[in-house]
Amino acid sequence: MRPTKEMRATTIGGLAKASGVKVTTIRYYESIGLIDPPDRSDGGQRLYDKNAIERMNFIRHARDLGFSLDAIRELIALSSNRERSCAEIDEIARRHAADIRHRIKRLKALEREMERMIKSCSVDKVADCRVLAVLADHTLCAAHDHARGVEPANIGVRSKVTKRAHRTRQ
Amino acid sequence: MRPTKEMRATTIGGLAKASGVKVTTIRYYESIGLIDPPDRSDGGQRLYDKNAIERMNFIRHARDLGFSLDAIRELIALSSNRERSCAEIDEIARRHAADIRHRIKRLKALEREMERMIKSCSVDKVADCRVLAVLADHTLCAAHDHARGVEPANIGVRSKVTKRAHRTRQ
DNA sequence: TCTTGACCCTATAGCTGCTGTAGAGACTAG
DNA sequence: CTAGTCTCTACAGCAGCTATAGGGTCAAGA
Repeated sequence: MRPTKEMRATTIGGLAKASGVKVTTIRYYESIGLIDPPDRSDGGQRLYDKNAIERMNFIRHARDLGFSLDAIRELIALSSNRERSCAEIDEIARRHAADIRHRIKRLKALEREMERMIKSCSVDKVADCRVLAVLADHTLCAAHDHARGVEPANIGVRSKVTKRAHRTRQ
Repeated sequence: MRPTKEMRATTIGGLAKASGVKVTTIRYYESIGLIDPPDRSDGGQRLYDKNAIERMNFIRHARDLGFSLDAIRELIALSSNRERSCAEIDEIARRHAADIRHRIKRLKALEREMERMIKSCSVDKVADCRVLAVLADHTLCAAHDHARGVEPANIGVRSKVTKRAHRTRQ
């Protein structure tokens, strides 16, 4: 009889299937310290228990909702202290929601501008192309406030804490 | 008397001010072949003319509107043939607009989900935090279709052409 | 003429969040 | 025993820049 721990353990492929996170991504998460290194089999393969699957589902879902890895790191750290107020967790979620709203606003401004640009184009010769004209001359824009348009997906929820020194693990 | 070319030339810093694109970014654009290498001064400093400033403004504006560098590369290539139909340019713009609309839809779904999650949180102890509960359990979501949430900013308008082999120049 | 200070140069490494590859070893069903 | 599937590590690459180190250039003022 083997110990219970190993009896209900799964390999990295099983965890990948159970969570919908790819094998390589799981290894990546371990390499940056987002998840703890699991036990290994005699042959050196990673073995995950039920807890690990739950945590990976948590991570997957948070990623689906657009949280950055740093934000998720914070959420995990905060969640480990179950007696603490959840105000901080709430705050992270609120910041993220605000960030999403902000990005929607920006994208809507872009959408209007693009529509305007495309409508005015009469599919003529390049020399008269309105699209190029608008791109070349910012003052032809209706709204002048779309500067620094689309932010990368990771702006907003940023941890000042852990950062990443994990990459070179001994 | 120096030739006209040099008389109206500006350094990279001047171009940066005139276009709103950072000095380092301009050098980066050159390194990937997005702009041509300019003439140099005797001391080896880059000297840009009026054309370069116009082109940089075009690039800046297209970036502000969320076009990828590859899309911009295409636009520049297409625009150089002034007698050609501008249908292809139009097509790039349309694809980009569609991409923007798609991203807005996705972000709105996220926004709804985040709002729901935040509203249900009563700022209690972490142990009872609804935010964590929702993150941990996907089935608590109202809409189950927000999977693979926020795409990176560069999906959609993609060039099959030039790609980048420019990085190792000469 | 010399000096100061603002600008400019190259080269390289880093950022996020992964993905892809190579070359090897582990495990399992027949 | 073998074939096939999985897993291992290590590293390079993707977009679109930014930051840093360690130097050189240039124009104005003393």
